[in-house]
Amino acid sequence: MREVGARGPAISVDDDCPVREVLDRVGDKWSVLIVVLLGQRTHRFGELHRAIDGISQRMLTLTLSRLVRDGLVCRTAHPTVPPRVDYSLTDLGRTLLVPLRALDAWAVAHRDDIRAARARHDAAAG
Amino acid sequence: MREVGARGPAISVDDDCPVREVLDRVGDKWSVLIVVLLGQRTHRFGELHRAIDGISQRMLTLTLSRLVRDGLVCRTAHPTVPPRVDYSLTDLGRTLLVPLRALDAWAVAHRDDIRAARARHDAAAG
DNA sequence: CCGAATCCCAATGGATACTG
DNA sequence: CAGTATCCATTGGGATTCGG
Repeated sequence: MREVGARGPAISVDDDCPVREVLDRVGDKWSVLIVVLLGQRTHRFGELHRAIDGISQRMLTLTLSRLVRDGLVCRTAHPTVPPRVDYSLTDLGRTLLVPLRALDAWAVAHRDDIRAARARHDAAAG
Repeated sequence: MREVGARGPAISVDDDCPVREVLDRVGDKWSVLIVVLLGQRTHRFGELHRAIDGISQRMLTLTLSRLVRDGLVCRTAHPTVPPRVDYSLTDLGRTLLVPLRALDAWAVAHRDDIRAARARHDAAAG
């Protein structure tokens, strides 16, 4: 996060905030799932499509091309017929797995706390 | 992330995926900013409004109430006139700062890599 | 088999005006 | 000061169809 003074003159969120950039890339509906799957092994397009329940072909294509563009995922098209395209993590993509797993660990550790808080809140008010 | 077999029968993304839940809560446009600001110190509503450049009153209210509902943020209304409402992190919210900072560290460390990859990609194709 | 193109709907979020 | 309510533009993303 960009440095923010205690009574500083307002963060500019659009400007120059690294976390913002990461979340814009990885905070969407499918990117994390894909990165984690590719963290296990290389997958073909169709494998990913089958592995991720509920994703449309359009969103899989779109999300993959963004991840490739950002250098997190590597695309390898084999000039065969029928075509075969493999996706895997780049070195950069693999480094992202680390903080992603930290976030995951937090999620696993605290999901019950969140659910409890939510239940308490909803019971109190509505 | 829920366990995913190498050739397993498809992850159900909606079902029961902890990271999904976290990103659904914190992957929006403003939550992370607010959590980080409150990680520095307690803020009043208006302080947050001024501190976060570009946020609307509506989204600040909305995001705060979600964070309160999930037990990440604590709301304290003082019965004074004019009213004064303080927001701070709960213990749970403070634990979230840790993985958030890990993600931030990654973002800071690799934003140039991403930009370079993007530039390379855009130069090559369009 | 991979993926681009089009269409369409629902959700997100900004602007503004109003209330206790 | 701290919200709530209404309206509207933009975006995300699913379904489907077509192309290489």
